[in-house]
Amino acid sequence: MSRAEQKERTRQAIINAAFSQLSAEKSFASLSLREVAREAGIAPTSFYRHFSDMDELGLTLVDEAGLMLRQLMRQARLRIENNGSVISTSVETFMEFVTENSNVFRLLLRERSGTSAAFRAAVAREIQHFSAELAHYLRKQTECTVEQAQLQADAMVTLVFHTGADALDAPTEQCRQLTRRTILQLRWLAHGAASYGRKPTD
Amino acid sequence: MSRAEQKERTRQAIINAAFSQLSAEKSFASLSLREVAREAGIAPTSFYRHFSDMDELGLTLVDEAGLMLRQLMRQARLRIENNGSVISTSVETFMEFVTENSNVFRLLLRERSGTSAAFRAAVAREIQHFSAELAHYLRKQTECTVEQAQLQADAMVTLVFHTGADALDAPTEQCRQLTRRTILQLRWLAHGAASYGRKPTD
DNA sequence: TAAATTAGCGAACAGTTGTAAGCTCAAAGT
DNA sequence: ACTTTGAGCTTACAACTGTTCGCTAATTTA
Repeated sequence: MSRAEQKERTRQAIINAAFSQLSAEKSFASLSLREVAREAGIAPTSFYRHFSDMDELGLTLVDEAGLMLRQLMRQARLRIENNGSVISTSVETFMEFVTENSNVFRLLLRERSGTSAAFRAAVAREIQHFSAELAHYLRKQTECTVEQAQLQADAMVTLVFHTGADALDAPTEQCRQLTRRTILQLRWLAHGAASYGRKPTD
Repeated sequence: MSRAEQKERTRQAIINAAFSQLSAEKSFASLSLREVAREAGIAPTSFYRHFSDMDELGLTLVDEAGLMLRQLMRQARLRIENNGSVISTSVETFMEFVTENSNVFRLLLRERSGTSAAFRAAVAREIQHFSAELAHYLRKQTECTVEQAQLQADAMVTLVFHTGADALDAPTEQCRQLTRRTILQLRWLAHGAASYGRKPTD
């Protein structure tokens, strides 16, 4: 096994160790370099051969999480083309992601409002990708300005994202209810956005 | 000065010390008992005369934050009665709260998805109060079922709450833009919720 | 083949943490 | 007036943290 290959291998071991230690009770901020190194099977000092900081590791984790989020979008797009309803498939796909990769989602959720400005910015970027793509989709389906589409998409993403947060603590049955409720909320939003401009009743 | 009076005084000193140490860079989880005690002007061990745990202190902080939130609601209600527009006054009042008591808001925001189930539950309760009250208000203005009003209120609170999170990192000008955008989002939501049932176009 | 590079290790250090034990001394209770 | 209570203190300890230094041993390069 080549040297670079081996290095990459333990690098991944560190990343995996960090991800596996994240949980409902343990945030990234509460991970210690030594604990991570222990689980990765290396000496504490060897950590520095791969990351200069825990922060650098953290940003790497956020990047990986963002990658998963983008894969999720691709999956959702496929489902939409085979199924039809944009809103319900999007929400359902997202909720599946949350329950299946809860620790990854927790990372994004927490660092979104965490103590590191760099982390917050990194997560915000990932979410904006998500939102921009949804806005593009909305634009094709509805006739509206770019700003309107983006604004609507932002609201939808916010709603879905933070309902996902509630789903983390909820049992599966309540989780399904959350999904149904969110779908209805998004439908209201879409309906309102479409008709609010056209007929200024208010 | 009576003894009980003095005790209450240092208890408040502890609480104030904790609040004052919270910031964009420091979450409650990263506070240490010793640091808090130092700022409160007492020995580390004296802390235990008032709280058995840092957790107990934390729950107290969340309660106080919830109190402020309720005062906020009362203030918003007054403004609405003198002004009229429920949505814009609510959003504006909330955004003022966020910028003026940013550390209090940050506490709620972070512990909402923090590592302690008790904290999460406590914050969720406070937010539910908020949402229930708004639902009551909506019910009086619009004719709709209790469930619909609650669902709409939940969506609104989620949107406002997490736009407040964005406002924390935004300069004042961008903050005003966020406010305008949120108001529009809520109007769409209200409009959609009102008309979605009545005319099943979708 | 000889030299250079480097992932990983062990030992050690200075700093911080939460918390236990026991003391003082002023207020409250009798 | 005497006793009890309890807030606050000092001292102490064991556990952990991040990080520096110098070494080994294996791979890569020349």
